[in-house]
Amino acid sequence: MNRLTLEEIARLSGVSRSTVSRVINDHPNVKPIVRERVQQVVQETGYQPNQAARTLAGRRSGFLGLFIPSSVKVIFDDPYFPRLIQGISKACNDNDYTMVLFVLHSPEEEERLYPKLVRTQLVDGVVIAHTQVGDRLIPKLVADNIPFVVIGQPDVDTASYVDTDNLVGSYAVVAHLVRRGYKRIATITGPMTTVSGQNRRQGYNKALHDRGISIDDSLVVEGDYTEEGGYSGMLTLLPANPDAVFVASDTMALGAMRALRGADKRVPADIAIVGFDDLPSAAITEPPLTTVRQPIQRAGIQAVETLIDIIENGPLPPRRIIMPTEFVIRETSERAS
Amino acid sequence: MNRLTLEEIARLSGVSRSTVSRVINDHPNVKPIVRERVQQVVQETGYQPNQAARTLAGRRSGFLGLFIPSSVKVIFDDPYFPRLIQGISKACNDNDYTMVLFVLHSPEEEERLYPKLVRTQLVDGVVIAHTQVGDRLIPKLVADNIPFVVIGQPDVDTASYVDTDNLVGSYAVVAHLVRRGYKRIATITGPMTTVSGQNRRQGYNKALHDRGISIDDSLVVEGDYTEEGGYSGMLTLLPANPDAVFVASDTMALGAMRALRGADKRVPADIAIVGFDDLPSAAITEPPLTTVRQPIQRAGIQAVETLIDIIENGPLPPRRIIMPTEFVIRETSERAS
DNA sequence: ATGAAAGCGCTAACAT
DNA sequence: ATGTTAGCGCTTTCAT
Repeated sequence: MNRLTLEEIARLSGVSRSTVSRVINDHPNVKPIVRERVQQVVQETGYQPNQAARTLAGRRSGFLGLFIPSSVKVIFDDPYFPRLIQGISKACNDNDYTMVLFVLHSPEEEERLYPKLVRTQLVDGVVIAHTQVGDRLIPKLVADNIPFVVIGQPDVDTASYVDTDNLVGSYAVVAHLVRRGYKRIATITGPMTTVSGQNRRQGYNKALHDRGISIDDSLVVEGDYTEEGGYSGMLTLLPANPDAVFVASDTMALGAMRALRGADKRVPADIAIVGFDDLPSAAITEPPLTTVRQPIQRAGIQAVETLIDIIENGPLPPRRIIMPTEFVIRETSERAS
Repeated sequence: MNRLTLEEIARLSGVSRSTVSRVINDHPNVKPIVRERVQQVVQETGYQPNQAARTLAGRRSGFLGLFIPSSVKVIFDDPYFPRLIQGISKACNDNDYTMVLFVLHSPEEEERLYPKLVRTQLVDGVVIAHTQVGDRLIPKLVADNIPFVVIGQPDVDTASYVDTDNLVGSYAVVAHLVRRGYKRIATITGPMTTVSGQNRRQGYNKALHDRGISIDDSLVVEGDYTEEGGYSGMLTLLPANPDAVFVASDTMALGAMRALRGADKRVPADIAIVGFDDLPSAAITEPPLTTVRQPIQRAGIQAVETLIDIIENGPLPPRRIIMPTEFVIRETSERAS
């Protein structure tokens, strides 16, 4: 184990502790020759400053928290999170921060761990993954004056966030379906307790509205972003006889397609399906799924960079970043016309 | 933000810093009445000890690292990691540790971040996710005297690890296929650079051998745990005319089934398929996939508990924990007989 | 059972 | 440009 201290390095390079500290922290006012000599010693010894001591003496810890509320559990079984985590970890690594992961498994745990997150002063800031509407977390963070960025638009408008362009993404889907001549375009929405669910629904509404098509309530059913939800949503929709369904997530689209197989409906001949997310599995469904790609990984990177900006330059004004989506046309939306 | 200190709490409760410290750390030798009074104050104020100061003064940091080597990237797109992380985070939360996540995106990054992990003394121990054969990481951890536990059996036998019972799991699959009367049982293995790949292959070999069936090399093809790998593996296998294939991961099984659809082979009528992992998607393939369930989440929990044991009681002897698997028979292995 | 006091290894203000 | 010094907030002997 490492037992080297600043003091030791100072002795070995024949300077004082402070000088070594300056070299390590890239402060000016060190003679180049001296700087080089110290760096030499650091190199040779493999010295690494003790993180706890730094944190205690300085102000920053070098830790960024990723906070995953318990309400997110639903989503945890799909590849969304690995990707988000990849983006976040990449950005942390590149910016010399270390990522602390708080996965909360229940509201009680959330309650219990929150003080640990905040009050022990162990993170410089935190990225919040997908809050529900009405989440009490964000106001708390504001009150505690912790720098934070939310992934996915929250329901408070003072918070900084990074979101994908759900509105435009879903609008494009429905516009395309209309253009392709589908007449009874249904949707299985995300949960209305999420802003993303609301926004994707709104894109659906707006696209129809802009084309003078009125919303038929029997063609709209609320889902929950799970495969099972997509399955039962499709079952609910079937009697209304849709000829196309915009499903607000790929995972649900998988469920919807399963329901369709059970009902002996062919995709896209009898009914078109479009998803949202572009999960890896979307490319390998039978037939391949038309969907909306969102740059999850880049959103993670963006969130970290934004957070660092806030940490270093203050929270005002709130940063609002919308990542563009990409409409990926495969086969489930393309019936022979 | 929190600016409460031990000193402050001491003042408020009319005792000394040391006494408060004792109360907080559950040390004996505090009069019950005093203890209660202090706890009262801590409650009311919402005081939380500063983590950095604790780490610096004491010996432990309360952080556990989860280290994900860059070689793991392949796996990161399937639901394996979310589950592992869920298990690990649960165990951390329950044992009052905080989880630090190191996701390495390249060997260079691995090299660069390793010292940060170890030398800054910021973690009390580390869980290593799935090393490749010949990984240099484990020897380094040993040399640096860092408590660690590996998920998945490593290729060094002095390390503590938690693994699923790959041998028994795959043995059960092949034994079942033989029992069901399949004659030309093939396998798409995992990468031979992983111990899990080797072990699953070995289970296949042993099951056939025990039944006096010799291995036909044209029925064995090496995969890489990706969907694409399963697809091309199946294509390679087809000319050898297997009537059943044990595919060493569900993700590859998905690819294999896709290849089969392309070749107009029916599952299981023409060819049986069995996977390994029991991912959520296994239950909703067409038809549902027979597979081997491994308790990933529990493995994560087990790993953390083992790590804590090592931290507190020393690394000797190496702990080796094998988690049982469960054979899940669905439809892809059950042709009408 | 409690308090006083000495660090833990670093940063940063201050002095030179 | 460099060194001296005073903490950061806690744990942990050592006294009492």
